[in-house]
Amino acid sequence: MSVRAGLTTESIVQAAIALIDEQGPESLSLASLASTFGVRSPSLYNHINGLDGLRHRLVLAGLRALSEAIRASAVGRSGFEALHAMCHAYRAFARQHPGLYTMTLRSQEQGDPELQQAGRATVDVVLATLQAYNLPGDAALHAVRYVRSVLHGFVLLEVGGGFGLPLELDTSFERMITALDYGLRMSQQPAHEGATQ
Amino acid sequence: MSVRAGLTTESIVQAAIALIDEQGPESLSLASLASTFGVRSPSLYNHINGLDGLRHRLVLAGLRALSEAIRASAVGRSGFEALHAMCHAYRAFARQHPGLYTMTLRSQEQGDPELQQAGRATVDVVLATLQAYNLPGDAALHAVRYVRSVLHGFVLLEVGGGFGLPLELDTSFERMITALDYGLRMSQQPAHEGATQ
DNA sequence: CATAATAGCTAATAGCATTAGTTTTGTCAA
DNA sequence: TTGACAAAACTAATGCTATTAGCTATTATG
Repeated sequence: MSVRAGLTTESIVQAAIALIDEQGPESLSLASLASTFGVRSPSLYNHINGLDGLRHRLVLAGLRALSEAIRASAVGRSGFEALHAMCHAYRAFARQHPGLYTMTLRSQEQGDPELQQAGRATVDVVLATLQAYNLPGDAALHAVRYVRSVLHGFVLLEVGGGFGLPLELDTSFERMITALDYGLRMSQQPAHEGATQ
Repeated sequence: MSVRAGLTTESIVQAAIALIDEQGPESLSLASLASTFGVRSPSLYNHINGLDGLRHRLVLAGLRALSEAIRASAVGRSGFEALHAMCHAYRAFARQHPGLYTMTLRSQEQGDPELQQAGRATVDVVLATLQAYNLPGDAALHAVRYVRSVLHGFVLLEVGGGFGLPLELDTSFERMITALDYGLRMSQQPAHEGATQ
């Protein structure tokens, strides 16, 4: 008692990230969070806007950290090398922050402009990474969806234990990147029957 | 009062599926579920083993329904045609049951043998669908992971509103299947530098 | 040093899951 | 037809959660 605990919005967010990465997003509660600071849960309301406000901050922090991580991985590279580095950075982020990653990409919020901007930033990084593939028109945007789908799916299945088979994950991932590269180079070609519809 | 409500395990599970598909998995509660039956929440315990027991049943029901849906889509087809049909069936299931799909594939449980079997059944369906690609050895298993990643990622991003761009989703999906097909046919070839590690 | 802002507190409310124990209802055999 | 039993649904109670209101004490600022 007596001396103040020294809470800040930032310290609470950081503690929450640590908690969800260790115990999963479901076990995030103001009660458990407060106890790690040796504080009563209503005290947290001086710094965050309830549990929903905290979740919102976590989503934003996760989106920004992810897009920053993949941006950093691609600087100075291009083509397959850039794609390869970005994929590994993406996966590394999800493994390092399983709870944060899951919670971030699960978010369904649409209206918030900060979130929209953070999401667009991620798309832009992927778009820049794919520049060397010279994708015409909308093909580049479709390709971004393709890349995001592949990475998101793999990473979620890995982190969530969805891959049951006793088979090397690193190998699967590496092959997937190779296949991804093939698919992207195919999109450079003029057409493929059925590809426009 | 007076006359019995006629609850059964099955009717509760069905109502829960309807509820999570409409309102999302987070809003599943015994209280709201009970109220749709005009019943008090402790009454549900006569049929299900609490909220966790209900969730477990939902996961199992989701896994089975999904694997059944994609199995049905592939009968009588092979090669690209089978892959194409399976992908569409997968996406259709997720769109029809967004809450159930999300909850099912989010599950982290490992120990349960029923779940393991249901998961393996899904893998087997995909494996069978890919038969015509003649993938050698482990390549088939890696390919299953690839296919599942692509579908899981796309479908989750679509259902979760993760695709922000105003761009036709059907087109993106169709192109993705085409790219997937390319990647799988590539794996038939002997090797690609870096592909084995 | 006095005052204002604010961090953290206690108390109280409401909603949730869960358990224990009770009443009611439907069924089945005598 | 009736009596007994099993099961369905109930009430009451407990303990967890988030949240709000209002208080106290600490810190910074004039």
